[in-house]
Amino acid sequence: MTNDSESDVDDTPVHRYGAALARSIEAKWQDRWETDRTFWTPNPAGRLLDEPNADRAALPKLFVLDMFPYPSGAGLHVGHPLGFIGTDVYARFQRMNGHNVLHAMGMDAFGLPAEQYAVQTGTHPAVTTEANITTYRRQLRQLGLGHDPRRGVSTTDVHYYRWTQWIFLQIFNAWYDRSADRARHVDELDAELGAGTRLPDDDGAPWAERNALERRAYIDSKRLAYVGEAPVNWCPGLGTVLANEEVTADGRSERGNFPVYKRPLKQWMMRITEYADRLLADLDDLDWTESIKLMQRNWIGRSEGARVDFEVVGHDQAISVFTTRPDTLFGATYMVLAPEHDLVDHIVPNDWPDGSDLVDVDTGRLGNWRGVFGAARTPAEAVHAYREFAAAKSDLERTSDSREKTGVFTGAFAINPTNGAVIPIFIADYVLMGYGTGAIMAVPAQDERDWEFAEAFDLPILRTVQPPDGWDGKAFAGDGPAINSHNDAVNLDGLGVADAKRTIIQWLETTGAGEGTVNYKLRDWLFSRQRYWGEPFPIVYDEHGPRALPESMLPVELPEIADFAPTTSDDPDALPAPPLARAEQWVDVELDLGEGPRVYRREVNTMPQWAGSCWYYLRYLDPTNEDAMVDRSTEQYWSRTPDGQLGNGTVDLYVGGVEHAVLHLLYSRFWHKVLYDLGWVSTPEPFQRLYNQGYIQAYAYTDERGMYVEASEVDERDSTFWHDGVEVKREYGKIGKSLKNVVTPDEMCEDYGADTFRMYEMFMGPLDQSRPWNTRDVVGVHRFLQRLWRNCIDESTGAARVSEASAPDELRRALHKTIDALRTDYPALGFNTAIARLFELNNALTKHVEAAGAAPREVAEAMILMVAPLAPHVAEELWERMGNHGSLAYSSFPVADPTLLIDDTVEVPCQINGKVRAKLVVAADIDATALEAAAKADPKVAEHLAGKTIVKAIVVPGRLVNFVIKP
RNA sequence: GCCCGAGUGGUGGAAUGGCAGACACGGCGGAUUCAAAAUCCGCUGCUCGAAAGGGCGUGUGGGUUCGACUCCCACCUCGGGCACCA
Repeated sequence: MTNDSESDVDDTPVHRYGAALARSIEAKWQDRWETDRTFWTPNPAGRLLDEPNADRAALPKLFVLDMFPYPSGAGLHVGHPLGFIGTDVYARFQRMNGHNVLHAMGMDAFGLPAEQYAVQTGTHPAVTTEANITTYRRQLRQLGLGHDPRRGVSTTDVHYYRWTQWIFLQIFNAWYDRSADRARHVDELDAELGAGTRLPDDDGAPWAERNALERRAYIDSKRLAYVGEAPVNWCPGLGTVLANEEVTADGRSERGNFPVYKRPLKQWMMRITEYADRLLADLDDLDWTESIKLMQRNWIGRSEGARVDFEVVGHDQAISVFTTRPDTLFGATYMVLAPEHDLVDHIVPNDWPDGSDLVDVDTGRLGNWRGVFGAARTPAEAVHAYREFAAAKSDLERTSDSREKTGVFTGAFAINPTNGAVIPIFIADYVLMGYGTGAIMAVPAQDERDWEFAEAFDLPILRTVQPPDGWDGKAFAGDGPAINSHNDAVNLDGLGVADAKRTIIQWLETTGAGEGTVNYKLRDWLFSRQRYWGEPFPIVYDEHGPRALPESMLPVELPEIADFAPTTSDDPDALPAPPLARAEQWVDVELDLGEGPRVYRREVNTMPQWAGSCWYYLRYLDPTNEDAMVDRSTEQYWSRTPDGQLGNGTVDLYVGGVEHAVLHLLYSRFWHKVLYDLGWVSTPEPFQRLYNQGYIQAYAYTDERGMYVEASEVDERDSTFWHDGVEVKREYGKIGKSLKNVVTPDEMCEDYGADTFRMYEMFMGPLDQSRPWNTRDVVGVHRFLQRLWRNCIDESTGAARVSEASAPDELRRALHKTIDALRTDYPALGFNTAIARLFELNNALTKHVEAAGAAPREVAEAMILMVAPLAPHVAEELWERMGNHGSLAYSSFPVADPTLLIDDTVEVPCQINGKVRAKLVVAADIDATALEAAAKADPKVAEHLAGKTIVKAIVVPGRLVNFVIKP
């Protein structure tokens, strides 16, 4: 439809607040903030102590942080900036509330997509990354976020990753002193070993008798960053190995959904397990949601129990198991090792045992034990066949195979230390090598899995906990008195589970058959990736192993190479091939590491994307420091609480998505604790208050073929949806190209302005909840800003229209109640209700302006200051037009007059039997007696009470009256 | 399977023991307009009633209480996390 009539008259007032005016105001103030350095946040000393805000360093600090974004090629959609706007509103409020607020935004710019794009197009990842960062910065700038532009570091910047490498060196050069329960420099370990004040704990020769290589191997084995050969998650589809945290429950890569295989490979590991206890315990002092704490607790997976050693018949090596139920030890009727357990090959006998003295040959039990694999002539063959069977199963099959128990008898036997019972040893894939010792004692009577296995293999079941009456007969894992659990030295019978555990652990420790222990699910962090676009390790190899480069040789810059692609494959047996290995000129390097110039080979793996994001918040504090990761006194300033004490966590408020619950947040806490132990930072935790913003999703529409149609072209008619004359079905999902439902901040800024967009995102609902985007609703907040503008500005002249007359009492009271509400809502991030309060006040102000012709200055100015955190551009403009000079960014937030918060009269509901029948207007300070009398005097109430008996009268002054009556 | 979280009008949501549905969208009616709306005003939970007024109502069923969206128990549905973790 075109409208080409020449006679069209646009009678919209010239100075009405619409999209065009909003855009011009926003551009003006964004430029002004930039040239005036409005959001340059001063450090107390040293670098970044600049005018114009230098004196603010004397104020209490507040460190507000967003999880920094990965700048993807697609740019931002409306879902991305939700948290960024939230922190900006909070930061702007706190600036007006007397804090020196640090708020900045960097870029987490290493990562796979740029590398994959590079592979497809031949563009260098650095070029792609820079272009994407430019787009992101432009998109973020137009939102009017009050970031300090000097602090927005990029992880790909060599001035940044030089310090990522430096931190790696700190970790590499540290070991965990369990007696002191903290990390220390390995030089101290070396010194103590040399002085004999500490003894090596590896059963090797005395320290003095070891040669230099042996000593080096020992020290290397203690480092917090080490090269380990362990079964790792190898993802040939991505051409790289992955951390446990990056693999989904069904055995696929979180990114790309490729199959992942366990393969023993030599890789860099970080000894995060040494911090398991502290990572767990220190959660208690953090202001995080319980659900995130719970996810971390579950991931760390601490469980208390015991290690028990079982002698193997005919061998001198014992099998150690971990159990959380040592109280059931008497009921252990067989053992199971993980198929890949080291001891399996040692204990497997040459031939199947002669079963005559061990089992009842008539029942054929030994045959059952052998299972389907036992047809093999020898145990070794059976074990081999089973291992092949188990290894061929992917993790997905292993979990989806309805958990049917499979396994094979090894032909070997162990001895139950409590009663000397000779029990068979199996291998089965329901025992995992990666947890505990990779071996279990099986107690079918009290463990469901063991019960299932025992049934399948016809193994004996001995109850050692009395199940309750009426128990249906399967494994009983609950509490109850111990039975069948005594020998000459210890008697558990009759004890409850907890007491029985305590007693048996004591016995185990006395006899040396075991000890109480704690076990964790958490594994060491696999830290190397076979990728190009990541931080190179500051490591070279000599013929004996890894050597750290000295700090003076940092940074180790990424070399230029022709082909960035990781070598990907469908073949699970393909080997990792790091792209950096192709940089032959770079790999072999002549260095003097103290023994004269020699040729070394560089580490060709790179660090995972998590490395750069582990510590970026620290670099925000001192981004230009070339001498240190962060200056100590600067770090301490930003770590102090308002009362001057060093805080528990450096960042006061951290906002980001819940998807980082165990990945980034665990790794980052770990690095921070290492840096804390080594004296580089002064708080034990990085993030004091964590807030998880929800997600914005959007409707998507499919036609009759199930194809997505462009969501912006769909019309709604009476709850049905139409695209191009065809009815379509509405769905709901992630914003993205594939669902054809992308809405960008750029469109919103174009159509309504950034202030409207910001405010709409904050008004949609509580910040921590997910909700659907609905462009139709945006107009509501736009109208609000338009009315606010009209209340302050003459739409025909553009001049301010305020009166110096004082506001009427009712309006003034409404103002102060709003101030009071906002001072509660803003710190609590309750922006949706804050906005509702502002709407109400503005509606009241509008009524007044309609009647009186102008807004009283006291109301208008307070209103502008209160709106400023949410809609800063229009607030600045109004503030200026009202005759104020300079930015309002640091103006004081209005303070409510407490005397105006209390009304003279209040409306009190009066209920009869819990139903509201009347509303009484009474003096606010009326007492109960008078209130009850007033209620009875109300004609409506009197009518209901007439002829009835009042059984009870509940009178709550100022709240309500309730009469309980009967006929 | 286990562990968390959430279910309120047509829609987003408000109210954390005391008037359910603030605020906003949409809808309806009116003003303005040749016509419009990113303008202004009014109404808008469902239901019975001409009205006055009444009844019902926060996933379902029970309970505690003078009073429950709110607290307790059981269940249903949806979302998230973990998943043979000994």
